[in-house]
Amino acid sequence: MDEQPLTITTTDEPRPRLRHRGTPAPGNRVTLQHIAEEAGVTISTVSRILGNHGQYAADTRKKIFAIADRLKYRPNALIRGMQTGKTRTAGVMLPVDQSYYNQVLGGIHEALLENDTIALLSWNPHTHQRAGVDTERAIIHRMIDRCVDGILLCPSSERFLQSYFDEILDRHIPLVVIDRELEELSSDFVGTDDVHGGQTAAEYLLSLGHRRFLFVGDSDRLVTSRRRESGFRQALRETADTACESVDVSATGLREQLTGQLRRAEAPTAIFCNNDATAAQVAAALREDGIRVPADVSLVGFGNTPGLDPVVPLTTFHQHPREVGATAARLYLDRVNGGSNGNGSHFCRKLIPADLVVRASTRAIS
Amino acid sequence: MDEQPLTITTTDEPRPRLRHRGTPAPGNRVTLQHIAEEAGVTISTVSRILGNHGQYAADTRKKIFAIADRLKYRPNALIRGMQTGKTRTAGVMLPVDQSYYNQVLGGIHEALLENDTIALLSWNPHTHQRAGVDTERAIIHRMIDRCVDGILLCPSSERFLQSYFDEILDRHIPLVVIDRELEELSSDFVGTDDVHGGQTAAEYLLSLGHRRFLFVGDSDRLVTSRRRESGFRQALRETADTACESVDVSATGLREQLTGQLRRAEAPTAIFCNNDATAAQVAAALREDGIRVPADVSLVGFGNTPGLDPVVPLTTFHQHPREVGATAARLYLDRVNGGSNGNGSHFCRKLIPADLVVRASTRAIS
DNA sequence: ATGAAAGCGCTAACAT
DNA sequence: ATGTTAGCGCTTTCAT
Repeated sequence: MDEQPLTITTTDEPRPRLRHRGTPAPGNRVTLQHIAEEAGVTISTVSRILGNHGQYAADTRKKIFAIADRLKYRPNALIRGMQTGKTRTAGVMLPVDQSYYNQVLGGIHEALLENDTIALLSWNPHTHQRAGVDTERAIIHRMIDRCVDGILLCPSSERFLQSYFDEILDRHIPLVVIDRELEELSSDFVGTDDVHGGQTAAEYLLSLGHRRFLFVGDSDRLVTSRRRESGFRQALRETADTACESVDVSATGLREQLTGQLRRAEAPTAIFCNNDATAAQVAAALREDGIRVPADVSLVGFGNTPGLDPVVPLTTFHQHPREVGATAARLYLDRVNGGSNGNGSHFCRKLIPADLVVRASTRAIS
Repeated sequence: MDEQPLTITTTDEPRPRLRHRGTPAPGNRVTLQHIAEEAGVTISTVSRILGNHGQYAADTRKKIFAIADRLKYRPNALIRGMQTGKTRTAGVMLPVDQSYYNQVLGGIHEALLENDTIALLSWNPHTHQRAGVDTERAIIHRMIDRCVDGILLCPSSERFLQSYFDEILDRHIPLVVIDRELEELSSDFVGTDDVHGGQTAAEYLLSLGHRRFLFVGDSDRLVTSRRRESGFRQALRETADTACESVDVSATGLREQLTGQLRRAEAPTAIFCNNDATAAQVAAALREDGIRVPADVSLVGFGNTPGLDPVVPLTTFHQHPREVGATAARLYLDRVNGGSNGNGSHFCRKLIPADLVVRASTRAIS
């Protein structure tokens, strides 16, 4: 033992509170430490070999891999995420329980999987009510807390998005918005080409000889409705002698309004709805009042939504949710992996066209 | 200052490589450190106050909360997870793209949300092919890496589950299996009460006067088919003079086999299928051979699967996927939060009954 | 009621 | 080609 006559060093080291770091207790996580000890090297060596950094002796490599394999080592993604700033986890929030969004999710999932990324998923309540916005914000917080690399979401309404939009942007978290776009665009966006859909609807109905129209939708609250209506009206403007009235689905007395419109002189001969659900409502209301589709009036929906019963097979637009999802995921991956669209560049806006599906609810003016 | 004449302490401290830890750079994550500095206290204080541990002066608390709020502090769940061993994240793997599993997911999601837990979701390929098992294992690894508190899953097939089952169990990760049960039960399980469903099918058909039956399914590969068949046969055994043959859907020459069975003397008068998809196949095959349902033979399916076209409205069993999901999630939460079902206790097995839905594909023996 | 410090498992910068 | 060390942000003893 060394004498230390002059410097009074009390050698009662505080007994280390380190837990024993040898072979892992069965059921406890195997760490780089365990592998390193078994191999007689340091953790850095193990870390680098398993992570494929730097040059290493072939036999060292082999040894390390063998041990890792035998011990069934799995890297701790929490720590790694901390360390590297990348968790390879994407926050995904979509409206609940709709076939459409399940398909969007399918598209997202597939694209993410190929890039070794996994989704932290939450449905949002898909309600316009007050409580909804808090729920959505809470979901976003959960994702932020978990350090997702980025977020893909379709908000219940654009207003909701506005309320937590900044929380995402301020943290520089890449965001891809799906379907419901904020008017002042400051994020990537993927959705259906609603304007074009509206135009196509108009062109199709014009080609059947219709000239007087009615749009039924929810343009006050939904951008999609707004866009479909605007495309529709745009196309009408290019033909002379056309007219188009509007009715709000969510208005009270929808049925009376419809009947009022359709019973008057110079009544509309075709109705374009913001979506199939609206079309189904309209169809039901019309039937109650003895107005026949398509004999008395043609009806066009949007979405090709299954399971709705619109009285008569509905002419509508088929959307491509899988492609919407896949496109969104690709945009996401570009951002997150700082590829061509990486950080600095401008926001992307991708519109997937919808296809007109002609069924029995429309017919030519006689 | 103390003099230290005898001990030569070289004071050229290696310049600290610490990055500056003051106010966070805009867009960088706010940490406890930032709050602590602003408040003039230590991180421990902040940590304890925000975490609601220990007693603190009211004004200290108020100050800390105010700063956290203003800075929009969000805890880093990665670190917290590391530290506490709980991530409040559940791994969920379900078969892709089916309305049934979307509803299961809905049930799971809702129950988890109430417990402030979020799902790391992956669909599995839902194929019986070789590649499938590797994909599934990879998905499970991703979840393990991310330190999920537990896993809820429905494997593509029981065999797949076997191949990675131990990886989960050895790590003591709570596991709830959905729908496809391993024969030697060593995890929690939630599914439909298939045996009981089979019994009910038999009882119903017996009550219609049928005595000779055919079961069409995939009992070699699916437990659910096995169980439904076994319940069916069990119930038959309790009535005299009953007989039941079996045919494998996945066999080649299904149509020939069916026709063979149904054209012979003492032919079956009713067919019970392992699920609606099978029933649809059977119905199609029968029609090709001019055998009418239900005039010549009654047909019962399982699942009440929408979108299938079984020629004639199918008598089947309605399952309750949302409840399956919700039950699974509750089991999961019990395990993970070490409640009444916590660690030590035995595995749970919950069966949700399916309801017979009588439609036009069955009728009484004349 | 508050502070100091250890330690979680890993990566990356800096030696050698 | 490999070792040493700092540091990620947080929780949790242990001290005061």
